[in-house]
Amino acid sequence: MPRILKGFLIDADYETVEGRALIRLFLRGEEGSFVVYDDSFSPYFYALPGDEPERVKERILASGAAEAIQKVEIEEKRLFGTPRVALRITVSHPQDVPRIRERIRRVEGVDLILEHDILFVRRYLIDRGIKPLTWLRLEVEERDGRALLRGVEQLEEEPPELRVAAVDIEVYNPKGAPRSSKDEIIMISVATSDGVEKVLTWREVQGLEQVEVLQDEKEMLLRFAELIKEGDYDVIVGYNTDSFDFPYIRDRLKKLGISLPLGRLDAELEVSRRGALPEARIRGRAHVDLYPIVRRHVKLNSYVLESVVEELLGIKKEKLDGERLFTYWDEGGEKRALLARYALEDARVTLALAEKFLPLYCELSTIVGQSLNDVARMTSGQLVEWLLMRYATPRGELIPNHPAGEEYAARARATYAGGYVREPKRGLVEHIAVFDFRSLYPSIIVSHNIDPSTLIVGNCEENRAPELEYCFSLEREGFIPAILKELIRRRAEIKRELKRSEGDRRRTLSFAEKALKILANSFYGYMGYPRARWYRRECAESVAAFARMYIKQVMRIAEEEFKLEVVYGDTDSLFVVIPPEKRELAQKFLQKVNESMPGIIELEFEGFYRRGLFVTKKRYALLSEDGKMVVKGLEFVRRDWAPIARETQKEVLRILLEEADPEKAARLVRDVIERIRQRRVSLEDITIYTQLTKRIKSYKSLEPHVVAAQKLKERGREVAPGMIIGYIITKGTKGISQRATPVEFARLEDYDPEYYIDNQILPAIQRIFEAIGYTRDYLKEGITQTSLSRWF
DNA sequence: GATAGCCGGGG
DNA sequence: GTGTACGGCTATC
Repeated sequence: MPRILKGFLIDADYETVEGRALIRLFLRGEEGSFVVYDDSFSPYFYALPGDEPERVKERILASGAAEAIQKVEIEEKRLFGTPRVALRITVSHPQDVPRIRERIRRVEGVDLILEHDILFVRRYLIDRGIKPLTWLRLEVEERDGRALLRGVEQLEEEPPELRVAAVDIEVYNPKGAPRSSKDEIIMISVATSDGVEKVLTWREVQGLEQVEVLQDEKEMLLRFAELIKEGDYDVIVGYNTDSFDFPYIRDRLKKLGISLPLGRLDAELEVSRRGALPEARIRGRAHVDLYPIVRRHVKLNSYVLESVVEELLGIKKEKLDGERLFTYWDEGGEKRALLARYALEDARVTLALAEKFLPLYCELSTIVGQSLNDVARMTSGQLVEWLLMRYATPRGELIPNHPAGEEYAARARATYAGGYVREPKRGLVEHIAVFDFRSLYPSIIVSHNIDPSTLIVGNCEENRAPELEYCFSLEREGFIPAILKELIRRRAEIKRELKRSEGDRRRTLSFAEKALKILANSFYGYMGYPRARWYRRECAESVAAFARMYIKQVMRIAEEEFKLEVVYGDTDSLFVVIPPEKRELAQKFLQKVNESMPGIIELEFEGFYRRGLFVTKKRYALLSEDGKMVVKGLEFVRRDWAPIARETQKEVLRILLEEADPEKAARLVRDVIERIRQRRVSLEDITIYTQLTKRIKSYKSLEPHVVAAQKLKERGREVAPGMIIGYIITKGTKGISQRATPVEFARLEDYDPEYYIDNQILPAIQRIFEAIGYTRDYLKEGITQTSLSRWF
């Protein structure tokens, strides 16, 4: 008797039953999670015959490969748009593919093997058109105690709240770095979306209600798995859990001789390799490591959890000295309680980070059509590729192979010209209007139909890339432009719907919109990405060439037709001078430009700015109408600059932009220089922080922070890789490095004023002042030069 | 300046 | 598991 179930698809995998692969769909229902099985899907790949497909088919069936082959079918497909006859070879089990593929490769008349490396479950999701993190209506039949899938339908309903658990472990580390063969896990902290907060441990901890003390490490680990099972969590998140927490847990389990049913259907924790990095898999749930995700989305100097949460969530969190964590455990009492609180705080902030990034990755998972677990580990190029693969199959397009060996090496060596950057008018500029092209690169791909299948090399005129011998046929819409057009259309539709939505719906839509934007903007990079299946250097090169043509064309219209002064422009943006009384020119200019633009390419007005300071290409600062400073390329936010240098630079920019008073800015600099000389600064103002990335001995060249670390060690301090070393440069005749002193031992009277003036303050502001015609000597000494060129 | 080699996060 | 990262920085020529 068939039954109808409704479930939200979380994860999928397969198990082998009687030699056949059985797909398992893990779903969240309205009342808890459940599993549906599908036995109707078999692995397959393609062989391309040179000609005479019938005869090649016979040879394949006569070859030694025949035993594992279920069937060979002749299909009409396309490869890069060109019709090709392909032999679809169906086998019994995914693991048959590598073996059978190698046999068939050697069969006479087989030119190429395709689609031979597409993981079974991913292939299943593509071919069945099933999208993760959507509601499915499933028709199932009970067989051997399993719900077997007989029919499936995608539903358009609002997603449920996912159940999320954030996890963090603390380990004993008497030797600094923990050794998983010896050092026990001492705490496991968990914070979940349904409000559970726990610190599991196996020694007494005072004064923290969330603590649960177990008998030993083994009992603690088992309790952890029980907690996950009880809460039936869909997503397990952590920070660097792929590389640290779960591999460590795996090692301890091996040591203790137990297994840990962390997954659904009591699946064990598995740690495998994904490229050079490990990947921890918890079947039936999504395991999302937020560390690589944060790295992908935010540019920071450091990705230690403390700086990430401070930057992204505004939460100030204390970092315990990782090297000495074991002492907190050994000492007990207040110290151990502090460690437990630290552990819980880590789980809490990890959960908060998940709330920030998971919605985006859920949308990406649905759009790309692969599981959250997989999508969380994909780069933007891989996201684009899996999206293309999902579209290719129903369109009859064969999926090209990844490049191998020399092919890849040759692609990686190839370079081509990128965007056009106009040399800025250096110095201060009043009344700036900024325009930019909306999604220029995606628009070019669509408008010029840029695709491997439409590329014509040499001897062509129509739709030719500027300065290049490449044209793109307009006869048939290319595969990539067609998909990109669809993404752009959906994004525009969502943007319209966003305007009339609110609450949860609005939140979902805004993340879907963001996901589509990320994907659309990745297509250009994808075509030039050497590992791409649909790589075509000529296409990426042409997109960049068209972009240069358009931005130059717009600059020409501004200068020649509107007599506007163009002060800067980079790739897809344009900065012109428009005084307040002539603001209506902006709209006229926009209209004129857009009349001349083909397809969906469109210039947009970005905003008016009161003033700008242009230093060099890619280095400038703007002051918006509401008084906000926008700084590009100039920020010395790096911690390896002394705070006094960063602050002086910021203040100089502020004075120049807000008051347009270079003399005042110069006075400020001379003031700071004077203060440094007279030692009217604090130690904190002049402390430079650099991370010690390896052991002192492994450094060949002695950089200042390494010398400072050496001095720390000489005076009995523990020093280990990962520490942030704070140091100041003291007076003396030796090199700078030798004069680096740990801030812990430094006194204000020791520092070298000339170092801070010449190597910190002046470099940070020199370029800015040079842009307005001030020399270094003038700033430093106040030397008046009659010939001094001024800033107008 | 080019290129090879190393490193990240975690405790 | 139908598989095997990546981009940025430093060292060194």
